[in-house]
Amino acid sequence: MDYYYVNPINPNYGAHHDDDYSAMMSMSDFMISDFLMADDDAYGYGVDDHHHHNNQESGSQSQSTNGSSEMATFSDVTTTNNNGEASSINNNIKCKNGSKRSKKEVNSRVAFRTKSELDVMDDGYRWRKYGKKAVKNTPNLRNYYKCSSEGCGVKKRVERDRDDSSYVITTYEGIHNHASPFTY
DNA sequence: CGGATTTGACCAGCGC
DNA sequence: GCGCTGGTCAAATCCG
Repeated sequence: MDYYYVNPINPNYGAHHDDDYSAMMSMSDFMISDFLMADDDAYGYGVDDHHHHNNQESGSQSQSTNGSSEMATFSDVTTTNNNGEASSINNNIKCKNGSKRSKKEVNSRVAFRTKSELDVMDDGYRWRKYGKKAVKNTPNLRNYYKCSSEGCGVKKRVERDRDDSSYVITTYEGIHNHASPFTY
């Protein structure tokens, strides 16, 4: 699977509700689902990957996850500009299609790492929380959401970065089989 | 009242 | 096989 670490949204778009979506427009313009085209297997992240994030100073972090193969080629874009404009997202999203796809069939997963004070960010879809869990080696707990649209099994989980709690890692899994419930 | 959230229980995969 | 861990279920609860 691939991880795209992006830093798309500006952290203070969270004020909206109902109206003024203009703020998040920037994000929904490029539709998350656009990133969800990568396939390749799952796993490789969650499982107690002790020293991942070797160091995340600026720039790209090439997650050298332990055992797992040669994946982990996400081109993190947009390092750390707090008020990161979506504009910075652009390019370098490369899909490294894997050679092997293991057990779980087509799960595409995409992880966004975002600097935000909000735990949940509104990405235009309706999510229903179905669980939360404290993961090992992490002070923060992980939240599990499922797309509330019927027949759409897309899941996502949200957790804060281990050692920089100002970041939120949102991992999407699956592809929506429907459009965003909101009309832009 | 209806849908979303909460929260502990339950389940499956993996390592030992 | 056992226990740990991450992921999911579901009944109770919350909240509009």
